[in-house]
Amino acid sequence: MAQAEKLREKKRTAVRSKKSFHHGDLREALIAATRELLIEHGPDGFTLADACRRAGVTTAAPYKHFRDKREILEEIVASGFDQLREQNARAVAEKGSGTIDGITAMGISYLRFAVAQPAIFRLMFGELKKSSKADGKGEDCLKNVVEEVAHYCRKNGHTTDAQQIAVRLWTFVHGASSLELDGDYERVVPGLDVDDLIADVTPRLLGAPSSVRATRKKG
Amino acid sequence: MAQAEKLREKKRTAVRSKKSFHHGDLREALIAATRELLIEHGPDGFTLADACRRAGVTTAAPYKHFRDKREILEEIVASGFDQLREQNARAVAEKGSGTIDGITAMGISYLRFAVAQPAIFRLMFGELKKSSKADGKGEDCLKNVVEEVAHYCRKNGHTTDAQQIAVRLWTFVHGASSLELDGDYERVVPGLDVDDLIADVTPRLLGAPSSVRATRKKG
DNA sequence: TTGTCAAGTTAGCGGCACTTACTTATAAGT
DNA sequence: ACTTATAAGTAAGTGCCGCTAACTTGACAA
Repeated sequence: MAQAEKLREKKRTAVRSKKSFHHGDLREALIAATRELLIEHGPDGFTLADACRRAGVTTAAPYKHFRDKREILEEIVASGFDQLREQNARAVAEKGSGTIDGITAMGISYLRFAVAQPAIFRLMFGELKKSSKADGKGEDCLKNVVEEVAHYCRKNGHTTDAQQIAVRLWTFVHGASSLELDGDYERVVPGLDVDDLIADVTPRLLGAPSSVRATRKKG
Repeated sequence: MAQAEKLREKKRTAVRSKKSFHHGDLREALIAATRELLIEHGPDGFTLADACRRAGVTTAAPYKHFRDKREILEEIVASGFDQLREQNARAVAEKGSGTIDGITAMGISYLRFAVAQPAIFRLMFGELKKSSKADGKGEDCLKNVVEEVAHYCRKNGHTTDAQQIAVRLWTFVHGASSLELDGDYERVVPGLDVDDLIADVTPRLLGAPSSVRATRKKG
């Protein structure tokens, strides 16, 4: 195991000749191909065999690097959580940490991620039993929200439990993302502006005074 | 087409002899078997071939009744919406129509449905392209919520748009159901009481005064 | 130079969704 | 009551999938 890791490292840093070794770094190539296919077709539209074709190897090759199909997906789920966390952090930093606008921006960022990469989003939160690695990364995402909310509470002298509020926000934003993603809003309430929905509800769940709420919308 | 419908009708109402015809009513038998399998295994764990085995026919038989696998699932999705709507209506009637408790009960009923039949819930709101039939039934579900909220608003002299509030409630409850269903709460905030979560947030999204909110919890 | 072993290959298994062509049993017409 | 048209089954087969086993190849180290 450790040897495999070492070897791979060497190959990656080595000069990548025009037609290197057997493949070069099939592991990463397969992950990349899988990610592409997940984005192009849905989470069920993807097949391991497709990824192999794209990487230019036979369908037996992946099993030198992954135990099964699931293990490739897990890798993508884990990096998905990283991406989501970073994207959220960027969004909140832009609008100001510890502010309602900042927290709202985090929610909209979550929505953006879901809509941009629906298949990966579904895998991240869906039925796929996640690895402990992905588990930790998912937890990190929520922790960031909790911290943001705590920051906001301290700044505004609120005494409410930040974790509780963070869970409320997560729940709402996740619901909005799921419904938008699956086209359920479109079917049932066409024309709904989901950004506005999140912007309207975030202050309510934060327990912000209505005066703040009233001015929020034209932010 | 219409002939087939007629014929089936006759068979259903006819005396069901001990070993009727080729199968009796394979159509319904397949739907039932599919539903069972969806409940036992996940939405992906189910195979058409499994359903055939359970119904005691060959794997080619279903194609006399359904165009493809999707068409069976659509049937289940449609009846799922019926079940959800009825269950919600029962819940709200029990706690009192037009009251916060009633609306909260609807939300918890939604959650119950999702947790009790996760695979069917995922199909209903998930990636499966729904038939126009299921579309209408999904819309009906939300309409009931809108009506309940409107009822509440009239009763309490609120002027807010009932549809807007209904969408907020739907979004939150759907998010809570999804996260609970997929085990995401358990991974990230273990021990969370989702019923309480819904009961806490519902009045907030209804725009209920905080005095009402304060007394709500021990309802 | 040569031996080792990771990382490819080929070939094949069982299972799936779905199709085609054939068979059977019933309901309808005379 | 006998025939007949046809709905509703079966058998057999296609191509694709995930995955395995047994082999070959080739980079690197002794």
